[in-house]
Parts: sequence; structure tokens; C-alpha cells
Amino acid sequence: MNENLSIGAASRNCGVKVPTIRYYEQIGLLPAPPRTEANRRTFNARDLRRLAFIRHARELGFEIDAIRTLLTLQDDPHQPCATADAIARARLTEVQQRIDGLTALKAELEAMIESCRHGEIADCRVIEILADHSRRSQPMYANASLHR
Amino acid sequence: MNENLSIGAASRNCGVKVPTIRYYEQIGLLPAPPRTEANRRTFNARDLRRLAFIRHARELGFEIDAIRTLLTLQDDPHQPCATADAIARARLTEVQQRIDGLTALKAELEAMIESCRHGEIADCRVIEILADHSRRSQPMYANASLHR
DNA sequence: ACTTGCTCCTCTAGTCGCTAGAGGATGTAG
DNA sequence: CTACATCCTCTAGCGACTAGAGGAGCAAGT
Repeated sequence: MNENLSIGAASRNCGVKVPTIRYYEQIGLLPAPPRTEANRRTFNARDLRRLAFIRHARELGFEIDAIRTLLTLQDDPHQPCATADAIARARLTEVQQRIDGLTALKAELEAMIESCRHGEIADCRVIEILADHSRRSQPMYANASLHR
Repeated sequence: MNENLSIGAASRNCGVKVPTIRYYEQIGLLPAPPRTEANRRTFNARDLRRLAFIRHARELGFEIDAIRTLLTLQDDPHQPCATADAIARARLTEVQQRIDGLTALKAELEAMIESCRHGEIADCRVIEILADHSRRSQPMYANASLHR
């Protein structure tokens, strides 16, 4: 029914931006769709499902490589799902760590803002607190779990 | 006392990696330190404080540009601290959004793992749940608040 | 004195997942 | 028929580093 959509229509349909769709094709995450006579991409329902799958997985924070594995598994459905399960579990651990890190961070930011006297920089707790940790040599949080 | 440290010693002291220190110098976040006869950088206590400040701010998730502003404010302490306060508040809002997104995400991952029958991919809920969201056109979470 | 191995230097290029822009062709509505 | 939107390809840029090449210097042990 919704077959042969243009890239723009596909983009609107599945919530992935036009250049991003082209990018996914380029890196081989989405198979190159057939083209019209005028060289325009035409997407079918299967492509849209795949794009929505990718988008949702990205929203869940899965990396492109993990999604690639998931898609490969999906394309060959007669394997044990242990791999997919393992990916999801690894991701859950990461997510929990990130939540923990961000919660600690939030507390620190709230303390900073709370104690700000709204005076001059010289008395400003935001800057003072940031500077006060100068002494600490060991990182409080692992960098990797906070960024990216 | 701890004046004139080598870049390696400075790195150990403040917990910022050697190439990262050089990178900060390159982008003008850290003033270029004096060199020895053999062209090696020498860092003083002030540099170390600045580096620790940067590191802590990065750990709190502040972007380089925000840190640049904070450092400028720090260098000129007779201004109102409203700017620093605003930066911290903006950051707090971001952090809260990220926590919310990740919490929703965690619930979803847990449901995925929970419902996995450990059978074949054909029955695997991990992939099914990811694919099932195909219909949704509106993003559940803003991309920007989840990634980076 | 010599060698081993660590640290330092500069430079370029790569990472990830896009995003922006140039410059041009094609499709659609009034 | 003329706007204007949309499409195409291509290259370059983003943030915040990280990795590696290729070479110089320094400190300690034999």
C-alpha cells in the first residue's frame, strides 16, 4: 500500500532524516533501494520497517555495530537468540551505569546551583566547586560511562 | 613546590591524559606553557589547577565552550555570577532529560530481556520489540537529549 | 661509554554518527 | 511557464578526543 515512497516521504514516515537515510545506505545498514528512471530512490514497506527498527534501536542507545548484528540476526531467524539477548543485556548494564553517573552529577549540579549566592564571581559557588576538586587525582566517575 | 612539571607528571597529577592536555593547549583552553631548552612543556601549579578545573567540568558534562566561558569568568572575578549560574542550570536541565530518557529506555530493555524465550530468533522479543515500534512516527525521546 | 626503554616532540589522520553546504537535475502546483 | 520544493552526488565539518608515524632526549643500569 505505502510502497515506492520517495526518500522524503520515507523520512516523514519513519522519523529518520533524509541525509541520515542516505548515510545508512552508504554504510550498508540499509540495502541500496531501487531507483526510478530519474535516479531517485524508492523505498518499500520493508525498507521502512528496517529504518524504524534502526531508529528505535538508536533511540535506545544501541551503537550502529550492535544494530548491524541485530539486523543480521533478524534476516536469519533460525538461530538461537542468545546473541540478541546478550546485546540487550550489555546495553542494560551500560544504561544503568549511565543513570547512576547522571544521578550523581545531578546532585552535584543541584548543590552548585543551590549554593550560588548570585553575587560576584569571586563568591560564586559554581566556579568554586568546580575549582575545589583540583586536589582529587582519581576520577569520581569513569569518563567512558558519562560521555558519548 | 610542585612547579615546572613535565607533561607526563602534570597528566598524572590532574588526571588528564597527555594528548588531551596538548589538545587543550591547541584549542586555546589552556595557555601555552613555557618550554625547557629541549622544547619540553613545563607546567606550574596554576596550570594544574586550571586542568583540574577543566577535567571536573568535563566530568560534569560541560561542553568545552561552556568551560571556556567559565574560565573567562574565573579570570575576571568582579562580574555577577549569573552567567555561571545559567550554564549550570542549563546543564541540570539536560541531565534531568537524559535521566528520564534513560529510565524509560531501561524499562524497555528489561521488558525485552524478560520476555525473551531463549529460543530461536523467530520468537525473540528483543528484535520483535525493536521492530514493533515501526508504526510510531513521532520520536518518544528527543534524539539530542539521548545521544552525545 | 653504551644500551635499553621510557618520555617527549610534531604532525597527520582516524573515530562516531551524523550534518551542512555546493552545485546541479527533476518533479509538482498555481 | 515559472516558482519552488525535492532529489541527486560529493566533499567537508562537527565535538572531543585518540592513535600512530617518525624522530629527539633523558635517566638508569651494566
